[in-house]
Amino acid sequence: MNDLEKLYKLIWMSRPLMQAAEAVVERGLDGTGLTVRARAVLEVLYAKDKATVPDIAEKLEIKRQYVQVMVNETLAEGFTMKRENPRHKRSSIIELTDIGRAVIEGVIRREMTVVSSISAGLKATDVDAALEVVMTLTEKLKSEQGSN
Amino acid sequence: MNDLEKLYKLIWMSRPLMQAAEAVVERGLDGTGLTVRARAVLEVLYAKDKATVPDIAEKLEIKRQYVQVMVNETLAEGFTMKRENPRHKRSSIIELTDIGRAVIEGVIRREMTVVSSISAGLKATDVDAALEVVMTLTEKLKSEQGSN
DNA sequence: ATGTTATTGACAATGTACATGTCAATATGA
DNA sequence: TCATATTGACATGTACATTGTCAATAACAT
Repeated sequence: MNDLEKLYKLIWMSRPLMQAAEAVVERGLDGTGLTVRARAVLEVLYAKDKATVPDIAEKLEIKRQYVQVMVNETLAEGFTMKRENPRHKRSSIIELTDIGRAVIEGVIRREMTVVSSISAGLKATDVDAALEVVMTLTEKLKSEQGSN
Repeated sequence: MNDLEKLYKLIWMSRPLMQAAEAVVERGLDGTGLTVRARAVLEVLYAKDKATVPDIAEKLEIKRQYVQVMVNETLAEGFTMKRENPRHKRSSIIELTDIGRAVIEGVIRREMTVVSSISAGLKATDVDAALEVVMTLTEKLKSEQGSN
């Protein structure tokens, strides 16, 4: 297998990797009352502290209409709450409730445990290289798309 | 960012990478009459030369019922043909027609061109490491799932 | 301030890419 | 030869979205 074929294969491996990863995530959500999509919203809010629906959509790179649905779910379940937005009366700021924060922290902590057990046998320098390559690759593929 | 966080990030990068890759693939399919799912079938047949529907399903790791639909599409479009299976009267062997072979070869060739242009600036050793890590990761995540 | 354009929430319709369940025909193996 | 498995066909279900539209409100240029 030459260099180009390896790169080609690496790109195609992204799908099985993603599927395996999401299956594990899904299992980790059992008992939390979270769906995968709700988890994604909470994770963004956990990282950014607060955000409007359009902010979250941009971060997740999906349409705001769909994020709205997800956010409404988390609001209904008490994982998030609205706060008045001084910059826009209709577009309220969404933030985690204490419960939501505890839940997403727990989920991430458990995921980290899995990652930790998986990291055994992987060289840190290789992971470094892999992350670099994957990030570069993603960017280049995205720009490849926009360009032509 | 520590080692574990890098690994965590690498795993989550699989989704954007996959989406970017599939977007590029989809663009490369313009004018071929192929859908992404038909492309997947042809690719398997291109690699394995011939296969039954359940074979393809196993390779693609999706359910045979869905593969059946995809294969029927490619049959209808003349990209594949049935051949009698000496080992099973109901389950015929599927193989590429000349047209199907030409089409998938063209698609793969063009994809390779894109990959080639993207490979500039990536070190072969890094790509090697990335492929290794990603394959290992995928396996481990899959077994993580089955185990518990 | 006023008209114009953009943003946001809400909702409906649609699409994609699958999984699941079932049936009848046919194979396979004890 | 009887029980079990495999396969094709089809119907239905589901998760994760996109697209379009409307009304309310905001932001901005004139």
